[in-house]
Amino acid sequence: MISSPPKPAKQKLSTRRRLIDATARLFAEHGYNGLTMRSVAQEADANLAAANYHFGSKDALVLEMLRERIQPINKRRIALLKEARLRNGKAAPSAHEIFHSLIFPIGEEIARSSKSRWSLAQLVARTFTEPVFFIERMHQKFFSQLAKLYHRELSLAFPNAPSKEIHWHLHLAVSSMLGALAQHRRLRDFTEGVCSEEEVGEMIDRLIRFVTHGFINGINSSPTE
Amino acid sequence: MISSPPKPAKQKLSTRRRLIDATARLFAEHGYNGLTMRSVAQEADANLAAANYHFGSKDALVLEMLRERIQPINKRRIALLKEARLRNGKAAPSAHEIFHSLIFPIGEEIARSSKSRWSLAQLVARTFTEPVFFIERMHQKFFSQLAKLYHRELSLAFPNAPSKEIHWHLHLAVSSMLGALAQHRRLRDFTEGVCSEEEVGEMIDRLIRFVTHGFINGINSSPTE
DNA sequence: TATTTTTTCAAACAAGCGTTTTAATGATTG
DNA sequence: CAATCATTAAAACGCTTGTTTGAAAAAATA
Repeated sequence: MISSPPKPAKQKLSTRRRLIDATARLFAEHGYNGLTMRSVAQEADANLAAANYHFGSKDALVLEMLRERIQPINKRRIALLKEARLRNGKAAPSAHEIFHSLIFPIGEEIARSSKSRWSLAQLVARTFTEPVFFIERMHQKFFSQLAKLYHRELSLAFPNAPSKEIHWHLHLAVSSMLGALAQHRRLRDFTEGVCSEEEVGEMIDRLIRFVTHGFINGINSSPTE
Repeated sequence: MISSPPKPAKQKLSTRRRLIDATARLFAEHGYNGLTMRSVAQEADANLAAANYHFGSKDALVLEMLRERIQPINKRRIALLKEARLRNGKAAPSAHEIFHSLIFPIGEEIARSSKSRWSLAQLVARTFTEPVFFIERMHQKFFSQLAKLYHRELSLAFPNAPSKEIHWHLHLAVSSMLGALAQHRRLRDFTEGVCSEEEVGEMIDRLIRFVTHGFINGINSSPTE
């Protein structure tokens, strides 16, 4: 009996929307176990029972939030990859283009969410480190096919590289991306105030270049089958 | 969780030691909020009150465990850096040597802990992503000076690079290292079984090369002041 | 050996958790 | 208007959490 008709509120956002947004913020900041239904209710300015009424359970609430946040990013990734293919005609997209399609959409979403911009970066990174089993499960469902897609694409770009090497270095590239997203909020402290967290574009561009070069040189300096 | 208590019935380790080791395993697997005093007591085959008796509180227990695990790694890092300096005489150590000194000690510790080898990798990575404030605080205390040390060393190796660029790419390198450590347990799934998690040395070597190349090319392809 | 100190143990504590219940409110429709 | 439905609200449920207690056991000291 979970009926959820989305109601467009003029002044105030719907309770359902406020709950999901609050969940995203608190999940990014405190993780699954640190997120409580009471904190969500308070952050969303809603009653404690509201989340259970609209979503059924804490797990379902978090899953719905993750699905809503992650799916558009993945769709954009695939779209950018297709654009790169068309742009190159018969030639395969370059490593830089491939990793651009992987990483850039996150920067776009971060730039879009004006409020607490970097919350999304932490959120994405946290979906990879959260130990709760159902998040791992959902995560694998979302990203296993994406991993296959990128492995195929990189195999075309590096036809002489052994498949295993592509697997290895794609894994390192993805891990680096996640690490950079997770650690970004510490950039200012880590660099003694020299680097600022605010420049979204700078961060994403540097990250794309970093993993692209790490990948290319890693592939080239490895046993060529 | 299938409990498999490592219990050499002959000579039992001290309760204090068993508690710390159990805390390390559970913290790595479930994070701070997912770690409970009762799970620690059970894993350590000790009474519930034992941890509070020996350490005072859950926070103090976790802090002591982290200090014990992380400090030797950092000491080894500094030692390897000194070795590299001596080896090169007047010339500065190479980027590869510098990042080797940063990453290799973790591989050593992982190889040393024969039981559940990769638990330590997760543990190290988790100290960077745990949102609990006192862990962040401790973490900053441990690593802020280390960051300064490596920034100085890299400035000598790349005398023409702007300080800000070194900050940026050192941050990316460290983040990549942490991401790779955190994600390593998913290597087999991510690569559809092609790559195995067991080869510690392989993983560390690839990671060192990856971040070294990412760093060098990032520095070189950035504005040279 | 007797005595003191350290460590273990079972039980209980208050507080916080996700969830459920029951009633009141608001909105929509006949 | 009355009636039906969706939503909100306050209170309570059973359970788990970190921590404390007081007595038993073990170890150390004399």
